[in-house]
Amino acid sequence: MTQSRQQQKLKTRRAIIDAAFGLLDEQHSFSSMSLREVARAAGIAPTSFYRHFKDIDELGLTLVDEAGLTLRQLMRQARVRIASGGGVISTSIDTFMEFISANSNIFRLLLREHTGTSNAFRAAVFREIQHFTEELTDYTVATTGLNKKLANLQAEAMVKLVFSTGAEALDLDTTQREQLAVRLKIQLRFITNGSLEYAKNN
Amino acid sequence: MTQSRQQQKLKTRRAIIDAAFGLLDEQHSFSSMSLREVARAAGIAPTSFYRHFKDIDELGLTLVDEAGLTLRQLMRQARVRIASGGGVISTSIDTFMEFISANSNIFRLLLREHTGTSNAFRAAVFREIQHFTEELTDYTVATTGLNKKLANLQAEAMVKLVFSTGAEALDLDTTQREQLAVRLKIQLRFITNGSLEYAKNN
DNA sequence: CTTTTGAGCTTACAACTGTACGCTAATTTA
DNA sequence: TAAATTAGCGTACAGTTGTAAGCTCAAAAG
Repeated sequence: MTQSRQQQKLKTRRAIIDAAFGLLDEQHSFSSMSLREVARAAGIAPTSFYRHFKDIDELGLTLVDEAGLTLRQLMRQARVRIASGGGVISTSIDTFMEFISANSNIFRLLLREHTGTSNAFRAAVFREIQHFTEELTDYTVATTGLNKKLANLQAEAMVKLVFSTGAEALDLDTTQREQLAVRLKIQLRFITNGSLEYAKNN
Repeated sequence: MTQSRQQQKLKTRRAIIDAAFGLLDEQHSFSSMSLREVARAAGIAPTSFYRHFKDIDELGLTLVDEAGLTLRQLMRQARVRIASGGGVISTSIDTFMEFISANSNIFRLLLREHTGTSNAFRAAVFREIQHFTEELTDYTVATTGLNKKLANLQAEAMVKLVFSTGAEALDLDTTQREQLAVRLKIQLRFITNGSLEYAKNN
C-alpha cells in the first residue's frame, strides 16, 4: 500500500517524537539528549531531523505540549471516576499515582523541564501546571462554595504538594508508593480542612 | 609569602568548586557542565582537574554537600530570629526567600539535581531535604506537643510546599516574590491549622 | 507525460568532549 | 644534601556534536 507524502511525513514526525519519549528515563533527560541520538533512535539521518523541526528545542516544546495533554486527559478520567463514587481526593490521587506508574517518562519530562535551563520550557510546563490548578480551583468553588481567592490558594498548595510527592514516588517501588499515597491523602486533608477553618475566621 | 603544598592544593580545589558554582545560572545546569569548562573557569588545565576529583560527578556531590550545608546554616539563622520575636512561619519564610535571592544558583543546583539524571545526586539532595524536614518535625513536637507522626506529616508537607514555591520564585522579580511569600504563608497556615484539627478528631 | 517539489540520504567539517601519557619544577621527606 | 613525591601543564587521540551542501528519487502538480 502506497502512502501519500503527507502521511509519511506525519509518520516520521511521530517516530521522532516517540523516539525522544522512549529515550527519556531516570538516567537520561531531554536536555542531555542530542539531535543525532534522537535521529538514530527514530531511524533517520541526523540531517533529516530538520525537515520536521527547526531545532531540538522545537521538539522539546512539542514533547511538553503532548505531556500536558496527557495530563489533562488524566484529569478528565479522574472526574469520571469521582462521579461514579469514591472521595474526590482519594480518587484523584489514585489516578495520579497510576499516571506516574504508567507514564513515568512523561512525568519525568515535566518535572525536569519545570526546573530546567530553558526559559521557554520552564514557562511551558508552568502553564500546564497552572492549567491543572485552575481546573481544581473551579471544581472547588463549584462543589464547596469557597470563595475563589481562597479556593485558588488551596488548589495551588494541593497541586504543588501532589507534584512534589509524585517526584518522590518515581524512585520508589509499588508498596512504598502506596504508603506515600496514604500520607499524601492525609496531608491534602490538612490543606482542605485548614482552608475551611481559615475561611470561617477571616 | 610561600605556601605549603597542601594549602595551595586546597586553594585550587576551592577555585574549582567556586568556578562550578559560578557557572550555574538559569541557563546553565551542572549536568550540562563539562569538565573542560569548569577547568577553564578555575584557571587550570583540563587534566589538572583529576588531581582534585576522580571525575565530574565527585565534584557534583561536593557541590550538593556544600549547598546542603548552606541551607542548614540558614535554618539556624532563622531560629535565632524567631527567638528574638516574630512568628515562626513568617520568619522562616522570610529567611528562606532571602536565601533564594542571595544564593539563587545554590538553590537551583538543589532543585535540578533533585529531579536530575544521577541516582547519587538525587539521593544526596533528598537526604538534605529530609534533614530539613526532620529538624522541622522535632521543632514542631517540642513547641506544639503534636505527636511525632503527625508532626512529621505536617513538616513534610510544609517543606515540599516551600521548596515548590521557591522554585517558582526564582523566575519572578522582587515584588512578585513578596506576593508569593504572602500567599505561601497563608498556605502554610492551612497546613498547621488543618493538622491540628486532624489531631483533635483522630 | 513533463516539471516541480521535498523527504531523506551521504559526505564533510569545525568545534568540542573526556582522558591517557609523560614532562617539569617545586615542595616534602629521609 | 639527595631522593621521592606530586600539582599542574602540554600534547595527543578518538569519539561526539550540530549543521552546511548537494544529491536522489518518488509523489504531486501542471
